[in-house]
Amino acid sequence: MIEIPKTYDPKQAESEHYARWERQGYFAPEINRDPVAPVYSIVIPPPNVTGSLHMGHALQHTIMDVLTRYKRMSGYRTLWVPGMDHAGISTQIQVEKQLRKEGLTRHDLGRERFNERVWQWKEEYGGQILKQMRREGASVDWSREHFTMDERLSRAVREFFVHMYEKGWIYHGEGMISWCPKDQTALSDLEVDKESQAGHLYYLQYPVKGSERRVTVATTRPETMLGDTAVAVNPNDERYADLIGATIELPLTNRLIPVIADDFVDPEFGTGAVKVTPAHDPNDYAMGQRHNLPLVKVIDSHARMTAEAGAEFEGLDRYEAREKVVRNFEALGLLEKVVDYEFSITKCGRCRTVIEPLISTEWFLKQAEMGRAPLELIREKHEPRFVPQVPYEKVYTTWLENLYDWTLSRQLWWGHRIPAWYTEDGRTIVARTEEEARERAGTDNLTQDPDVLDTWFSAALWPISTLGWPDETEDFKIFYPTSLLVTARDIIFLWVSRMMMTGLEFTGKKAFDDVFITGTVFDKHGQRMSKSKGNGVDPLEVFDKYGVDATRLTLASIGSTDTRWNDKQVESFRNFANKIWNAARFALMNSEGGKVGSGFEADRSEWSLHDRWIVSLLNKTARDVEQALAAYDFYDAVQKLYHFFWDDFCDWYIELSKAEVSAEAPSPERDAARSRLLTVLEQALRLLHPFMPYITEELWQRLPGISEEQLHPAYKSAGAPTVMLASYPRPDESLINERAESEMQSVIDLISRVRNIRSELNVKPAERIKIFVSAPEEQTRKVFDESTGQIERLTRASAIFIGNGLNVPRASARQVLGGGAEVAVPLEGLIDFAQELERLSREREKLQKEAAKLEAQLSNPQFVERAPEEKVSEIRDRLADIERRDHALEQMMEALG
RNA sequence: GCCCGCUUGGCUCAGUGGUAGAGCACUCGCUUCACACGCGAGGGGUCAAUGGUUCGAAUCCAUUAGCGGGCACCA
Repeated sequence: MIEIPKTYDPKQAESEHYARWERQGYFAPEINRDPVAPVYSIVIPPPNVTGSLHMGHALQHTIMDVLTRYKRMSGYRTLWVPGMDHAGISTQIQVEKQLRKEGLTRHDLGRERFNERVWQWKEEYGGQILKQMRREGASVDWSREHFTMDERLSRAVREFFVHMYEKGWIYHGEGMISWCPKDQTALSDLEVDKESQAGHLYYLQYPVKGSERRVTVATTRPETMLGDTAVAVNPNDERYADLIGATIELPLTNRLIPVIADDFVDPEFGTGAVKVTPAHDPNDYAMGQRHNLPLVKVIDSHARMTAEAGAEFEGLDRYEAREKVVRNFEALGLLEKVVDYEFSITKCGRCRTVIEPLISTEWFLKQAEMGRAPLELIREKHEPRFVPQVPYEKVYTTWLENLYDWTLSRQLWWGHRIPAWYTEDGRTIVARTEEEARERAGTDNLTQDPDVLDTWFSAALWPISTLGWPDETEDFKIFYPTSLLVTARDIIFLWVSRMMMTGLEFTGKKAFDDVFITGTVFDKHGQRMSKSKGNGVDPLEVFDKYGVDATRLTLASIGSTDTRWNDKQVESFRNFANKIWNAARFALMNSEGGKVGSGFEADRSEWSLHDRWIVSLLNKTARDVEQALAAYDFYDAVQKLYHFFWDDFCDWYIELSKAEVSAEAPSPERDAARSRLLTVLEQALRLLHPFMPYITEELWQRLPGISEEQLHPAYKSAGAPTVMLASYPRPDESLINERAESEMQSVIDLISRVRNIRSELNVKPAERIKIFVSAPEEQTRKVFDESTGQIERLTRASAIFIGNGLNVPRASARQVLGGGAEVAVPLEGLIDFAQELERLSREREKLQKEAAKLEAQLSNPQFVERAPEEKVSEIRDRLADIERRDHALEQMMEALG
């Protein structure tokens, strides 16, 4: 007898199997020996090298791993590519922090040594998350791990840049950018966040030259008035019509600025007159270009006032300057009023510092050009397919319809250096290598652009670069386009859309067929989990507490739904794992003489009812799971597996098979029953494996009779048998048996009704009862007859009498079954008649309520006329059945009372 | 301001035109020889509100309320 512990210990299984799978190369697509196998590939959203695992990752990884394992077991040549992102700013800041502890700054080291230091940091501390992924059970191919700063991927980045430059879609020029005064770098619009903030709106009066008149403008940033180069009004605004073309004497400066007319100005807002600061506001910049206004830069890259702001202000912080400007206006009697005002403020997505819009010379990419192909594809073919389609397809499409230039350059040291060199005579050479640049420049005297590229620039290439692009590698040919991308919704613009752009630009093919957007996991109060709030739930702690498999089931169930995290859910899946463990424990304790795979060889007609029944349900479950996974409905897949295993297999099949399986004496029948139990269990473990890799492997290995036989043909001779290479059970329609299901159901109903009587009437558990069953249909009687042993055991009955219209002792508790059958349990003075009468009358009340509903429906001529006939007759049948039951109950009450 | 989504039992969530579901929690009974992380039996919801379409609405449409998301504006 094989004995295993009573309680499943996840840690033990988790510590063993992953290392073996990895060592044996099971994660690599090469394990598949089928030359014509279909291909399934996913690239992981590369986590930051600085990152550690959070619930969002765990959710994404679970989804990807479930599908990868499912496809692998289904015989696909499966590749899941892991890797990391160099995460420019984050990483640089992390290393600078470390340097600061040594009393150093990056400038003390210089660029080259600093970068060496970052690499060193990466080797020592980076990639925490990759170790954590192993714990998750993620079946990624570690032999294909990539890092965005690797030489090969860097080459791809340069290729991308040069290609786009030559095409004219990347340019170097002056533009309005978002500048972070703390991180000292330009940012793209996607790397800044808007936050609403309570502040003030200042109404400033500007004197009009040659008149007593003043124009009042409103601003939230008074300090920028020092850089004003115009006042704008709406051309149709009658209030200001006569002022257009007039000259303003800009206070606190001795500059004269014009009043201009521009449609941008909303006459309804503020005073209808707008101060224009082209150097420090994106809208004003655009207006400045339209009207050829000069740029007066009054704020520098440290958010301090420049010399151009005037001697009085030079060197002041922007907020000090703001106060001073306001004080000065007040002193001059030009401050009209200050009102409380809530407006939004733009902050650095990383450090939360308030962004300063600045004019700067940077590298830009014309995203509108690059976005055309993906826009056409989504509009015309709805590709890639977003799941859920609503709302993401639309969000993505709208984004592509409104593209603007992407600021590529970052004033950082860690990242891909921009492949542009400048000659002394001011030429710009963009080349793949410095040698090439020298050759083209005709001189060795070149200076490379000091800036690096936005981290998302290399990320945009991830699916093609990790597979080998720009080289025509085997991997690229086989695995591109990828099958699926799984990610969170907040990087649809930042990342997803850009991978589609590069994929289509360089290969003419979309980067992935489908995009699955996961839900967001909130804390129990509905708050987003975040480091700063400290409300995050650490997946590793959950793993420790409940096991990886239970956590994975929880996460898979979450899928694309926004959900508040709930430990109880994980706990219930932990219990499920324990249930699986104990079902297997039972099978193993009773496995002598039986073995997997030999259970159902006999003629099907010899299988007992519960065998035909469970095999039918097993195949339906395989079918349902297949369909659910095809639809990315992970919740449904988990539900189907959970209820099949627990309700059908454990609660009924194991109980029903006990008589044969745990018989004392060995016999061919016992061996066969044991084999059938083992076989169903083995198939169930395979079905569960993509979701619960550890416990399934742990148990599967122990089943008697496991061999290469169970492996998918593509993995025969792959090595030691492992459930992860077994073939995923496919539904066999010929084994789906509706008749067996309905017959078994009638037995289950009978047992449940009797148990209900026992429970409701407080019949002591030890008390043996007699059961009288009356069934008008011969087939039903036959089914009950063949199951008497089961029925007796599961209802703790001493005897069962089956007939048609049996004479039942007067003092009996009775229940009505389907098909006009009845069950009666003689009470023999065991219980209180009044109690039974009450129970029956409650039962009748329920039935009558339902009957009234159905009758009303049938007495509505509209319904009878217009509803489909099958619906009407269905209602009639149901009503008839209820009436039969009600009648039977009435008789029972008469008999008692 | 524009667009989108959500609102189902105490909690977390399924269900998208024809008998309201699950897990947890709750009640009752069980040391039944796989499992108390269990077994058996139960209770509990006018599906946010209003109006409409329909023979029939949790499900479709409209309006309202509350919550959430995206985009724009924010001088």
